[in-house]
This record gives sequence, structure tokens and C-alpha cells, in this order.
Amino acid sequence: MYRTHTCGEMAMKDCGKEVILCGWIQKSRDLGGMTFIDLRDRYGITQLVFNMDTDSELCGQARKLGREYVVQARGKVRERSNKNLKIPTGEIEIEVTGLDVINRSEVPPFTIEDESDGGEELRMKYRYLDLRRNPVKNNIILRHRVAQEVRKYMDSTGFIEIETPALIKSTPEGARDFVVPSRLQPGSFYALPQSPQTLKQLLMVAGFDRYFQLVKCFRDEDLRADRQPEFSQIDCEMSFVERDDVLDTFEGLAKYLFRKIKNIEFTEPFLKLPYQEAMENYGSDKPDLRFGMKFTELTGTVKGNGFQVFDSAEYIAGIVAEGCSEYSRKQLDELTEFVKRPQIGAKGMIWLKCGTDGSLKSSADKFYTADDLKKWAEALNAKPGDLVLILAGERKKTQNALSELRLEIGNRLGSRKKDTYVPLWVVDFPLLEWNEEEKRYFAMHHPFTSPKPEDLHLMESDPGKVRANAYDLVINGVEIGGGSVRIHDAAVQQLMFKVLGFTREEADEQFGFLMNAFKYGAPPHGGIAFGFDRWVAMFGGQDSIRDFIAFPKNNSGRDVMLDTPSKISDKQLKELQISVLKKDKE
RNA sequence: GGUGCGGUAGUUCAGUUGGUUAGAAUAUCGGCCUGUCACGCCGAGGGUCGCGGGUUCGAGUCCCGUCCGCACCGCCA
Repeated sequence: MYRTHTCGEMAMKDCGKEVILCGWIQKSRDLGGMTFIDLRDRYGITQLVFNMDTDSELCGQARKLGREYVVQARGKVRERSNKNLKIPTGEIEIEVTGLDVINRSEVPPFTIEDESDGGEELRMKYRYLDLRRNPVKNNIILRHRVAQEVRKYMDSTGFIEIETPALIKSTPEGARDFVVPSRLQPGSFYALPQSPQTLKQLLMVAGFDRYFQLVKCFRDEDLRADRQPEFSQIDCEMSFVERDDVLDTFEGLAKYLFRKIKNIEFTEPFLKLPYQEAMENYGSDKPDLRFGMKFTELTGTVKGNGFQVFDSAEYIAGIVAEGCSEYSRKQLDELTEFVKRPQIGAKGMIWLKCGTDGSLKSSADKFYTADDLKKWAEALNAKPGDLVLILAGERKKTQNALSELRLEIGNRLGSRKKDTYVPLWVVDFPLLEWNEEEKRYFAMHHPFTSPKPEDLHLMESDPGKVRANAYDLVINGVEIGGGSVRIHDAAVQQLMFKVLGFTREEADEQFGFLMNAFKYGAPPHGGIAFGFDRWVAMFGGQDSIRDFIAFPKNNSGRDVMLDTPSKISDKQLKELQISVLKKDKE
């Protein structure tokens, strides 16, 4: 028998027991006459004690153990004379009577501690060592717990988990596909799913009216802290439902998870915020509602005083930073630099300080009278002590820049607290998005998203105005999930393809399998997919999803531990009848 | 594709205006130490300053190129 107990479970109640433990050497403290060793496994740390007086040979053996050696220790549990109340097992220790080194370890390249000295790159290269550390280990355990709770909730509400294939068909719409060459049909390729979208719709046609799946998805696009080329979705679809049936069901899931994982109760229904309002009030389709600071549009209020910045602007809006009227020149310059960064792209920033003494002072003083400024403050509902920040320019860009500024001010004011969660549904997204490069409309969500029935008449006359039966779940400014009610009517689907500029042949070629299926009795259906990694990371209080994935890719899509992507042999290439283009070196 | 920051001991970092032998902490190794738990004390070893080129009497430091990492923009239906 290797072990009778784990390193995390023993307490005072176990005193006197003879136990066998296995684990890794976390740390040894050699005091000369006695040696203490912290033995670690997944469950915790237990202190082993060796004494020169009791057994000098064994104690000498213990002194030689290196970090991360795997050992088996036999001995008796006893109460410590000096207790360490900082760790769960700190009241007891093991008086060791027998010790075996099961495996030696080289000195690890970084310290296996909560606050490791290892940098990110090194930890990724030795991820199996990184995973021994509590912060990462606990993230992986949290991920498991969330997955189990998702399955419990979905099962209890009648959903069936069905696996869909990973080798499917490439479609040019949407993200870039990862492709897999076929050996049996050289020159042809599978694609890995960006999501099982069409397959789950086929499952609805098949009559599985409540489907879900925790599923790997693949998108060959550039990475971010919250974006990996392979990631996991909680993918869901339901039949015979309208939008609010879907929202209710998955608001239930969200509330259930918050209750089980974070012990947070949401008693009120989540806010349903139309896309249009989200953009007007927060300049974002995923607003962080942990704080207010809504936009006030000033386009009509401030134009016509000869101030070129405003007079030439399509859109002018401001936000109120409460209690910031004492911001220094330097702080204001910082904010101006912030919005002028190329990633944000504002040309500048106008401010208005509403002094606690009632005075008004603006960076555009020259062009406006005190009465004008008073009007601004009134329009913005700014109070003495507040600071107003105004951006002007082209509508979309300015909204986006002001949205970033709003978040920055939120950070500075400490309004974005990690332990506060404000979920909401953003609804009524536009169905279509104009693409300037290709001079055509693209589906904002995907081509199977149904238009709102009341907007259907605009499909051909004014497609940009059509709202979709689509929705996102947004929590604290993060898009956690999104979905839609789908088109189940062949005529509407044909119309959609037409607006997207697909010929009938192209539509058949790419989505014929789905269109065919819809000929055989498609139920009305809709669904949603949640970014599982993001949701877990949010529960774990972090922005990056990387440490919630056991073996993630780095910034450029590499797995530095496996050292891949990598070359394949000429034999493999030949078998697939693939040749690799030689890069011309200029 | 683009922007910003970074690459110096096993590791995390400092390194002034270009100037003699490139430092600290930590880890490692050795010695001392009987209640430690960030143990303590003493000592030792450890460097292709990412790589290539250039300027200079002299480059970790300045210039050019390149590779790698992180964050972001584009992109991600």
C-alpha cells in the first residue's frame, strides 16, 4: 500500500494513528538536531518531523531530501508543541519512523510556491510543475466544479448532453477555420468547429428539444489574454421556445452557478438592455454596470460657438467623474494621453471642472461663457466637486473612446470591484453589419439568426435597421455568452442569404445540409453558447483565462511545453499529397 | 498586419553620461544550529548581458536588423 491518508486531511482527531503518506518535498527546515519537512500533495501539506536523538540515521536521510523528491513516509500522528494556525493541518505533525525515496527530482527551474519566482514563459514551459502550485491547481479544480454544476443544472432541467463531431465542414463566414487534411481524399479538408452551431440546429430537427454540450471549439484568429485558439463552450439549444424562454432558462443557470460557486443570490431578474441603449449610454455592447457614469450626448448643446473641435464633430458626449474636480493638470494630461493612444484613437479631450465653490472651469473656456458652461453642467447633471470629460468626433469611434475612458475612470475610482457582479442581457442586436471592404452586409451573429418579426419588412429596403432576435449575457463588462432565436422558416432563410449576397448555389454549397434538413419539419428553436473558460476565470476573479486551462497556448498560439506547432515529416506530407510553399527570402 | 513594454546568474530584477573586476534578492551547494513553518547564522559556486551587424580607443548601455515573450488595436459570424 502506498498511502493510508492524504497530506490535507489529518487533524487533532487523528493523533496517535499510524499513517503512511506520499507526496512531494515542498520544503525542509534543518535545525541541526531536528529536521522538519513539508510534504505536499493535491490535498495539502503535512509536516514530517525527524529528530537526531530519536533516530540519527533516519534524520540524516531526511536532511538529504531535495525539493520535489517524491517520498513515502510512515509514522505516527501527534499534536505539535508549536502549532501553526495558518495551515489546516498546522495542529499536527508526523513523527516519522520510516522513509523511502520513491523518485528523485532535479532542482525545479522555479519555486513551487503560491508566489512563484518563475515568469510566465518559464511556467508555461514547465506547466506540469506550475500546476503543482496552489493558485493554478485551485483554478483547475474550480473549473471542474463549475463543469459539474453546469451538468447538474442542465440535466435537472431536462437537457441532454450530446457530442458532435470535431471533424466537420469549413465555412467561409465567421472566424478563420483550423483545417485538417484528409488522407483518404487527398486535396480535401475537414475543418474543426468554430462552434457546433449547425449541428445543434440539426439536433433540434431530430427532435432532441433540449440539448447541451461542454465542447471544445477552435478559431484560427489572433490571441488575447481572454482568447485561446481552442476554448470551451457551454453550447445549448432548445425547441419550441421564444426569446424569453431561452433567457429565463439560462438566467436560471447563471443564478444557479452564482449560488453554488460564489454563494451569491440574485433575486431580481437580470436587466434586459437593448443594444441601441447600451451604445448610447455606455458606448459598448458589453457595458460594465458595476458603476453608472452614463454618457450624456451634447451634440446639440455645445455646437455653434466657433470651437472647431465641437463644430466639426458628428457626435459629442461627456461623462461625469464624481468628486474629481480637484484633478491636477498632470492627471488630466494622463487621461488625455490615455484617450489619444493609437488603440483608442481620440484626438483630444475637453474637461470641465465643477468646483466645490460652484466655479466652472473648462479647457474650452475661450469659446464659451460661464452661462454656456453652466448649461453643460446642467445637461450632464454634474454637481459641485465633479469633473466632466468630453470627447468629440466621428460617432462610432468617439463612443468607443468614451467607453474606454469610462472604464478607466471606473478603475481610478475603484468602482470595478472584483467581488461585485452585475449581470445583464444585452438584447435586440442589429441583424446585419455593413462591411466597407467587401461592400456587403455580414451577419452580426451568424446567418441563422432570426430577425425580429416587426423588422422583417425592412430586410430588403433598409437591412442595416433590422434588429435580430439575438442576445448576449454580459457580466462586469465581459461577454460571457451569446445566442439567438434561429430562423426555422425556409423563406426567411432564403431572404437572409439573399441580403448577405449569397447566390442560391453558394448557399446550397455551404449550408445545403441544413437547408435540406429544414425541409423535413424544423421546429422553432433558439439557443445560446457560453464561453466556459471566461466564466470560470470570472468566478476565479481574473481577466486572463490562461491559468484556468491546464495546458494553454501562448500569445502567438504556441504550446511552448510541447513545442508545437511543428514541422511534419516529408512522408506525412506525401501521404496527404501536400507540399509546403518555400518562403522567398528577399 | 500594427502599437507599446520587455529579454542581464537556475529564477526575479537593478545596472547612472558609453569607462576598470556586471550587482542584489532568491534558489543551489558546503558548514553551524533541537520546535521550525518566509527558520536563523557563516561561507562558496554560478553570467554567450536573446542573436547578428554597426559606431567607438572602449558597448549590458548608442544605432540598424532579427528572434522571442507579454499587453493591446486590427481580427474574433
